[in-house]
Amino acid sequence: MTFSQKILDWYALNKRSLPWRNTVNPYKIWLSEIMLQQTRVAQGTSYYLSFEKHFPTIFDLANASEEKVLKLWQGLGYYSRARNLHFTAKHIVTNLNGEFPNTYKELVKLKGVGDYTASAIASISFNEQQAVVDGNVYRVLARYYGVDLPINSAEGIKYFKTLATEVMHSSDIRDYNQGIMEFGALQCAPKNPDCTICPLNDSCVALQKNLVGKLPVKLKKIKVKKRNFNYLVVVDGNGNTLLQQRTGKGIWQNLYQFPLLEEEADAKTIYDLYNKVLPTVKAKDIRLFNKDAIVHKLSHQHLFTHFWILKVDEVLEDGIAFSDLEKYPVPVLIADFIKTF
DNA sequence: AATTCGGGGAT
DNA sequence: ATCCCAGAATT
Repeated sequence: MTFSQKILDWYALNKRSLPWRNTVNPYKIWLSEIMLQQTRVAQGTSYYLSFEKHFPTIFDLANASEEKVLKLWQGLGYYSRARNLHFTAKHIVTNLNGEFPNTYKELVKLKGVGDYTASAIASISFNEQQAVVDGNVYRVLARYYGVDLPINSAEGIKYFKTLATEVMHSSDIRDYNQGIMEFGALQCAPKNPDCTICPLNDSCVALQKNLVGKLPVKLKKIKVKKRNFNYLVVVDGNGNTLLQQRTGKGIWQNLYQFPLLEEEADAKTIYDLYNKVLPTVKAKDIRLFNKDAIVHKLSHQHLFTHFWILKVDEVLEDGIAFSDLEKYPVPVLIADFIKTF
């Protein structure tokens, strides 16, 4: 039996019941694929259901505000996915008459859609012969065929896409693609897979050569930068506070946060500097909310964070009631603070 | 070609 | 701590 047939047979027996598996609607498939980029099924599922409910069609998504889209995306991370999702919905409604592109070639032109996602939508929604290559597929192919090319090198990316295309099933591409990913997620797991019950264990190169723990090969680990965040939590005469939207480059684009001073600082320094971000506000009292820094860990940055409670007498024009903060899309770091404050 | 985008779960 | 997740865009 061929590799692809074994994958298909395994999938038929082991596939999970997931919300986006009840449809081939390209809008729904697109939604699920964007959400699941670099995201586990367990984390993404509730967000998928939420978006499906709030935006049943691409028109609903296109007509929504970015703020609402980001709010529903809050906590899922990689927020450019949400901004691009919204941009592409508007693009399809405005420029493509609301009709979703139906070929790999056209799909890959969409913002936020790369080789993987275009292949997934083309194969699942339109039955086009396109092999998906995600993290699961890299692992399954690297092990089964004993390939030690780094999966994140230009040569590796090209090689694995070619290999995936060569070994894909010639029919049932829809189930085959989902099957090889499911197989990678459940059976050919990153760590300590149970190869004794694997249907491919009679022909897996990595298993025969005892390389299961060594493959796939991935180049270099990332370097983590440390940053010091000092958030100014203003409390004005009405008990309201201030938020600012993050603009420009960097993390959390277009999300909201308290006014931020990014530097090492003690109470005196903060007191001296607060008017840099709040020039119109006179501070009456300032106190440190958390003595030990809250360390918020992102993949490339560790944020050592202090929250400063800044009391002022005046009533701020753009003050926001604390009970209204939940309306704004904020990073998890801010949401966690609001919860405990 | 290398870096940068989040957050969480498993080990 | 480290790894990695149904990757893509930017530098």
